[in-house]
Amino acid sequence: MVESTRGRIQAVALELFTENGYEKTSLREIAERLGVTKAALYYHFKSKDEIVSSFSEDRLARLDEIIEWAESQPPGLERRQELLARYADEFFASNHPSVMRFFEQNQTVVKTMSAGMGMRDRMLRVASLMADDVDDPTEQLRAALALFAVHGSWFAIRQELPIEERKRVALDVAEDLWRPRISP
Amino acid sequence: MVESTRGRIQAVALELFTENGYEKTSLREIAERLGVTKAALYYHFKSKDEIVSSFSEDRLARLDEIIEWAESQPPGLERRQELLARYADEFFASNHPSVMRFFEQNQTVVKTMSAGMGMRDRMLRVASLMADDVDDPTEQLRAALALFAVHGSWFAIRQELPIEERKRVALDVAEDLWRPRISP
DNA sequence: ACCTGAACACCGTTCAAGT
DNA sequence: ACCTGAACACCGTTCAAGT
Repeated sequence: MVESTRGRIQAVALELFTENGYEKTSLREIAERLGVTKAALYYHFKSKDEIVSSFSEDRLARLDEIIEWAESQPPGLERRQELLARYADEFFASNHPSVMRFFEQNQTVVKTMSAGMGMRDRMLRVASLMADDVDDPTEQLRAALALFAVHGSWFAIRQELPIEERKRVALDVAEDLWRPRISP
Repeated sequence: MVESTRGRIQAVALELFTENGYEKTSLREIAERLGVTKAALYYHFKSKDEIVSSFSEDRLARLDEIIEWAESQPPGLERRQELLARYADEFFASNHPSVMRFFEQNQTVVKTMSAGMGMRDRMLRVASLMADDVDDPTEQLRAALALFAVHGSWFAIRQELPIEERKRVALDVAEDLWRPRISP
């Protein structure tokens, strides 16, 4: 099975960027791992940024699909649940939350890079949909927490746990955020 | 009121590091803002890292105080509430969540820098105390979410809101995480 | 089409030297 | 004690040149 140089660059870059950080990873490092020169990378990509954009594209597209679907549904508990479930599926897709974890790790980059801003826009849109587009501060924060439950289930649980279980825990905790409480 | 060069370096660095990212901010930039040369910074600090350590120290010390206090208390709802309240006070201290926001923004740096690892350790300890040192995955995630409610109240609420109100919303939402629910 | 070698301006860091 | 100027190796990026 032969993989294109372009594909191999993307894979190695994603791994190193996520593990050691975007800025701390040099193109020399990536090139060396692939047995080519730094300059070779510039044949396949216009810039270091563009490597990130390239492996972010399909994830962004998938998020767009999820958002479009949610917008076509009537607001309410059911939409919130299904939206979060789809988001979690996407987050844990391909057995490792690779691209999503890259953005989580490289918050700084999100601010300046175009792909980062694209991801940020989507996250805010999902959060807003989770809050049923309501402006109440409490509901906005609750929506953000529900989203964060998915991300947090990846690193906030200390013991080894299969992905399916992590997803289950995340969705359970998130669902609780909207369940009515016994008044004090 | 004359401020020491050392202090001015710290202030400018904190601002730029938080706003534009640690890696994207060059020492030349900092030096220029202060009207000195790059090399002058090395008279006051051993390295770029050390600037971060220097302005992190008192925050870390304050977190240690909070952690020590919590460890002296019996576990339970009351401890969790008071612990989070103190954490929120610390987070919003000095009118701008400056140092805490730096660490939030520079996740990548947290992994490699010593000050970052110090902050990470404290956060995990607080999260663990919030979960009453219980190992149940659901409780661990809930504890992380409660902590995140404080951080999230800073950026997840779209409208302008005074700090006191943000804190209130954060603590309310966090408290809800442990309130018993009406069974389905 | 795919890649190299050499050059560019810029980065963090060091150090001898100045006051 | 406090700071400068010049140098170091390394970075992302460009480009003419090779196959």
